[in-house]
Amino acid sequence: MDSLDEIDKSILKILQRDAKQTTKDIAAALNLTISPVYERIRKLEAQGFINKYVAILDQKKIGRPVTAICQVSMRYHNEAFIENFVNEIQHLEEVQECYHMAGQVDFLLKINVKSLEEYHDFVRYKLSKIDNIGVLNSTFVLKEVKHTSEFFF
Amino acid sequence: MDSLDEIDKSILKILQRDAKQTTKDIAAALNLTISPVYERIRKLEAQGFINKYVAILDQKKIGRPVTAICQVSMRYHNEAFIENFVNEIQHLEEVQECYHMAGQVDFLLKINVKSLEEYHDFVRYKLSKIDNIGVLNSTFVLKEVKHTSEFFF
DNA sequence: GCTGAAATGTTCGCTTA
DNA sequence: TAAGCGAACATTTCAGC
Repeated sequence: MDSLDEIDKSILKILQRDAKQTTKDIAAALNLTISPVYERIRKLEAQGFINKYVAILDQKKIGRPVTAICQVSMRYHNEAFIENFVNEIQHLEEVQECYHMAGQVDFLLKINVKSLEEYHDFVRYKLSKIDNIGVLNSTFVLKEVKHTSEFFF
Repeated sequence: MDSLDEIDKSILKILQRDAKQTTKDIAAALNLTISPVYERIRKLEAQGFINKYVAILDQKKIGRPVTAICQVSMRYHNEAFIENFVNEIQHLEEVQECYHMAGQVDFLLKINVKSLEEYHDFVRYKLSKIDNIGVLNSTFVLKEVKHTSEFFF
């Protein structure tokens, strides 16, 4: 009930590459009829293997070409400050990814903005306003070499 | 022909949150009929604003709980080595993201695997086999605080 | 940008192995 | 328990206004 067989894996492989494949298409690819594929997909959704379906936009076309990586260290490492930081980050729409890390740096953030100026404003008026931030180190992406949301099977 | 009005932006906002919203749903949300919404979506796809539609899977449920950040510096910075590295990375399915960075570190990679042992194997038998790698520094994600593919408007 | 109708896809109860 | 069939319903797609 909670583990995936080869057919489930094949379905997930297809859907994480292209969610617009119809049940019919997938059934054809797997030599099955529509019903079992339909039921498996519903099950994978219900059990939480599939979280959601999204449209992936083109960063450059929509005018947000600047990506920065920002490494943040906290001044004091107590629970309340950490929780506060985590909360604040959720509301900052410029932040696409944020990870609590092992090692010297506490958090690694991936930030997407229109321009370097906007990044400056983001750091100055939003990020550095969060309480208890110690060191804050920004580097910029020159080129996105690879970016996928696919997991391999 | 290449710029977005407010309606386009609203459509993109909806679709990057939930690609399963039907044309009908979106039309209702925007107080429009189906046709204009339908035509705009097709146009946004054709013009490349929307790259693709994908299913987002649950990292933990599918048994791939370990995420590592690996920072790579090249030994020599000539074009051929860089291009080789970029090429090799495309084929490594454990690598979800790879950025060519400004600054001391040349590349930042996000890697997703089943276990620390698998990460070890990845570094030893795949990553460090690539020619001309100098420094290689790994840190691990303790907690994914935020991860979205949405761009804000 | 709207209307409406044909084509396509989804959903689900029932049947079969 | 998992797969298949088929009918009812929903959505997509597109020509014509």
